[in-house]
Amino acid sequence: MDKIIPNYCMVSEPLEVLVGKWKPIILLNLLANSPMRFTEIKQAIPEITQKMLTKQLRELESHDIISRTVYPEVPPRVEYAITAHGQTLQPILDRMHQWGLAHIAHMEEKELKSDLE
Amino acid sequence: MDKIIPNYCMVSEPLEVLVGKWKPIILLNLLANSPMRFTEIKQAIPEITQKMLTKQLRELESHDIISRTVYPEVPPRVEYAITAHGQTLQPILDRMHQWGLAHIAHMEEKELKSDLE
DNA sequence: TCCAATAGTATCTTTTTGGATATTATAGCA
DNA sequence: TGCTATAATATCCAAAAAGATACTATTGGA
Repeated sequence: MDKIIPNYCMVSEPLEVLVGKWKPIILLNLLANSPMRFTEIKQAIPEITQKMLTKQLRELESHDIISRTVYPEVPPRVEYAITAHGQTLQPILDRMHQWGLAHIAHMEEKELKSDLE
Repeated sequence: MDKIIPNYCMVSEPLEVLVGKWKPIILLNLLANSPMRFTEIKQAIPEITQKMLTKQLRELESHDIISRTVYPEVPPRVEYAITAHGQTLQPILDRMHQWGLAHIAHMEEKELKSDLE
């Protein structure tokens, strides 16, 4: 593949979509299990506050990564699901996960070596 | 590939390495052209402040993505280069760039469609 | 003696993120 | 009447990231 020219680089786009303390974990939940209700996601990620969850969901929605469906019932039901466009993130997330594992191993090995000196 | 289990997910690792307003652009410069002196990088990214550049470089260095070599001269000369480990980020960055392009196209198309309604 | 060049620090302020807590609308039900 | 459940908002506050600006050490040369 051609080298990415620094001045015409779209790497920042996926970063914008993925950055936020909770977005990757929300996404991975929805990729593994769509649709999910608000409360289900909240239960899957107990440490997140309601405000943060709402905010992150709205941001993901604005990038067309997830969809939001409101059922006009009482009490309200709202379901979130990964969109077709959101699914295209899967290979990137997989690669990132792989690299993450390799990175951890690399840093541990380095640590070990520097301890021996 | 197996699905990433949300609770054992290393996606946050590359994000930690890449996040920072200037890191991707610094990295892409060094991937395209290593080594570079501090001032060269500064010139390639004129909007960055000296403080920010130093900080981001130190962070990348701490993850063993780039190396820093000081030449004991006056005036000082410091060269930054991508490491072998840093090179392993290239395929991820390429994919992210590709996805970024597709994402922009997707959002534009969506915009267009919603304008017609 | 004083200046230029390089790669930084130090300090302070602003902006962006994240978080804690309280409040809301609604219909059915005891 | 007052309570429950759901998916939110509204306020206020704290912490982290980013940015502006000024300062520093060094030494060869004018």
